Amino acid sequence: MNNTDLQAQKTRLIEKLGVQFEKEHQLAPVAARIFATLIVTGKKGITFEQLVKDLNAGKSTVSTHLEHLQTTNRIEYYTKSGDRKRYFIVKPDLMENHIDELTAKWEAQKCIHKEVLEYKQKSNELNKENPPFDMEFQKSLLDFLDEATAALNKLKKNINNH
Amino acid sequence: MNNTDLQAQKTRLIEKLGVQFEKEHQLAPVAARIFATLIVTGKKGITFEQLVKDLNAGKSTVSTHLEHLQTTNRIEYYTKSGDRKRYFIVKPDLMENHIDELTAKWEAQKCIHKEVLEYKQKSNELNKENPPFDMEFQKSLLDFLDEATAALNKLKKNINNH
DNA sequence: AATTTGGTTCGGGTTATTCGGAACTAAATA
DNA sequence: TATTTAGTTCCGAATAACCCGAACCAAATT
Repeated sequence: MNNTDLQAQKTRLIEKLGVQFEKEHQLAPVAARIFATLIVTGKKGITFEQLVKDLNAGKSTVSTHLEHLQTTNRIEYYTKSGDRKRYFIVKPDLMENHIDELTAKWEAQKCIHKEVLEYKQKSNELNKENPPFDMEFQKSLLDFLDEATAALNKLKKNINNH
Repeated sequence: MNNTDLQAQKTRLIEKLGVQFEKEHQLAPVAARIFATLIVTGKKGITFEQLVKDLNAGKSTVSTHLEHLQTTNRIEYYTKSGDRKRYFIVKPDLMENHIDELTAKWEAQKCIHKEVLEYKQKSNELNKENPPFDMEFQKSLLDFLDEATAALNKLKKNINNH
């Protein structure tokens, strides 16, 4: 195992992570590769121009996607004094943000499936002659989401105490 | 609250669920609306032609998306004897499938972040002169995914025992 | 003051998605 | 046998997403 192998593995990992991020976070291919690169690169960060070179992408492309990744709270940058370049890194609180987003998403789901439940109940009351709606799906989904968010909150507390 | 209101609420719910499904399951707009319709319609199901009418969509569009939703294991249909129409419903085991997919996704994530960890460790060993990689992110992510999958498995057992 | 550095903004070309019409098919019905 | 029903398949058109080059800009350097 030498440095060439290591470099190859890095490229492979970025690609693999990239594919995952495209779907998971709905990112454009290059945006996902940028994010993946920051993940693998770690705290020392990586510059704009290095990203352009590494990913064989246009400056405008990288610029746009870096902007987007920042506004969506996934990355940030620091600078070194006497060095105009920006060093991009994943946000230190990325994990917490990620968990928060997950719970938020689940809360939203709970909310709308509660509405579905209400709709079905009202519908059953209003049209007693029709065969009644089944509500098992909504109920078990709501149960699941309740417990899942609870479990997630517990995990979050554990992480914060570290 | 009369039947017109109820109908309006149904349409609203389908639209709201649809938007959610587009992102959550990466479905085309009409595909997401179809799936949403099946969710609100419940066990009695809904026919092909009714979907075409309700969603103001082309037959080919609905046909293609129904096909896709079936092959991705989200919906199925039943028939009534003496009635050629298919009645489409969400798969009864949709919840379980959903949980399984979630755990599978998380397992895949664990897998790749383990690789990232390996990469960083090897890199540190091989290039001792360089500043070492930080691995907190990968480690806490792996911890999180471990606990999250464990929590999910517990939930799944609970659901199965119902 | 001119040039280099480190980007950003804009417009357009390419590719991929999405949808629907038209023609088709297989089964049931008249 | 002809027609209707319940769809499917095969394009093409419209739209959207994605990326890039070229031009631009502001700050630092020469």
